[in-house]
Amino acid sequence: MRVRLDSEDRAAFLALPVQHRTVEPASYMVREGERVESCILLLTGFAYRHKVTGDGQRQIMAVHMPGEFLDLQNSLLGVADHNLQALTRCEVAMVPVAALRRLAEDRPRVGQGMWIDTLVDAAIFREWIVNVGRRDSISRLSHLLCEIALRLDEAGLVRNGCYELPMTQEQIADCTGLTPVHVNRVLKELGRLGLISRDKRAVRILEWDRLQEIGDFNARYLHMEAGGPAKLHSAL
Amino acid sequence: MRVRLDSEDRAAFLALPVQHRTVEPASYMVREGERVESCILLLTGFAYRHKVTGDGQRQIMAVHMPGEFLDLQNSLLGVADHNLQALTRCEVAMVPVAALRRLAEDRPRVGQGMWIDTLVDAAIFREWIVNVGRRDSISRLSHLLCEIALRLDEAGLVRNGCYELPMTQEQIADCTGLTPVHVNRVLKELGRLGLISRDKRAVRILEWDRLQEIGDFNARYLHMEAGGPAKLHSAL
DNA sequence: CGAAGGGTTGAGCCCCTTCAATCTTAGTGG
DNA sequence: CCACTAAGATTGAAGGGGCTCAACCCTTCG
Repeated sequence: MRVRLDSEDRAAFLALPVQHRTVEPASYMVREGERVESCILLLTGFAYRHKVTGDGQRQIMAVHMPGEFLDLQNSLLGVADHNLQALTRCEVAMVPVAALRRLAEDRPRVGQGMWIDTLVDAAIFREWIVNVGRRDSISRLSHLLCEIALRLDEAGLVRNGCYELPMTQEQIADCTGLTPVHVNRVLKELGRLGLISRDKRAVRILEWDRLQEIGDFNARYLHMEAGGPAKLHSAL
Repeated sequence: MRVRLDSEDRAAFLALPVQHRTVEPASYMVREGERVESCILLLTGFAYRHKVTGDGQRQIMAVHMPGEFLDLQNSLLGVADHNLQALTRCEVAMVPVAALRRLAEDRPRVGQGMWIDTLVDAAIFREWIVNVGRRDSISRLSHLLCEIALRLDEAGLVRNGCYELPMTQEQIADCTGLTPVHVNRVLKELGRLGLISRDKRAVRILEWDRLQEIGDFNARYLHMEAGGPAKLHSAL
């Protein structure tokens, strides 16, 4: 969570009745239209939120990584307005919404922490609107790669500017509002420009500053701790 | 607010120390990068959130109408990650963040109400990602017109399927990731198809069902009360 | 060894953009 | 009451970024 809790609050949080479960790749955790009764904490693995349009196109609205709280969104609103699907195999802890709600009432500090967590999610949604609405394909992809780099770094999953991005090019296309074919071309272009290199699903960022520049990337919207971005920056 | 409070909670909410103010059209309420110390309740008028990209393009991420709470987003996160600007002349009530935070802690029910309010905002952001990412121009505009119709209706600002949309075509373009020129053409096309008619900034929806269909619009993401959409639907 | 999923590449096309001009409307001052 | 102005709406023509369609290749896995 993106908020500091004192030990008592933390204890209350950890005392929540959780149910551990393993989720297979590509399986749905929540489907649009379902009533959601429990909330998911992602322990390991990746997941993503998406909607499908009337003519069958898919748009991914968020990618989630280990340590993140999923579905505070859907569960508090009652009926899910989008799908939540596993990208990789995931280990999750499920918490009944009622318990979470009670916790938020008994310990306002914890409630506020979760609130802020969802506000950061919202900030990321906003940036994605900008990304998809106003940037050309090379900027869009660069921006996505920058965001994922910083968030993975925060989760401790970046080594020497290199990280595992467990998405197919089709899924990357669905994040950026492009087609898989074009994602492929732009990814190659980023390689040709010497900004990144790829090996399978692994991405290495070769020129962090220029990638940020081309991606029109400013980390402010991620609302990370002060040390966050700088840390990666120095590692690159 | 989108949540029911009991009278005691409501009283506590109304007892907040507010400062009334009138804001001129086009003036900024919050600028990206600023530290935000107070939160804005929009009493009358329209406002919008937007960001400007590195090469000077603008993307609008939300439009707000009378009765909505602005800037729970920015104020709780400390530093604004986007701009908030008046679309028309606005009357607002400003509440110090500290007071709001205290209220949320003392009266968890109110805090949860505000939280849910921001979750609905987030749901709208998500839908905009889909709109801008995966729909063609005629669907995009239809979708926007549907959303605004329902939200304005909830605010009691729709009469006979007709409402005042206080945006220039350039601003509509910035909502949809299009150019003003193209917005103009598509708007005319919607008129030619007999779906809407326009007079100045006033929009009249002539064929609600078909507009929804073309816009691939499903009101679920607005998380309104059960009666909401049906009401407008029957009025059309 | 065969099948399947995903990555890569080429050719042609189209939706939307860009550029630029004209028109309309509202506001302003003489 | 009427030029004058400025902002916004409208229209046309031409161009391009990304899409579509259709191969082919590569890797993994049973």
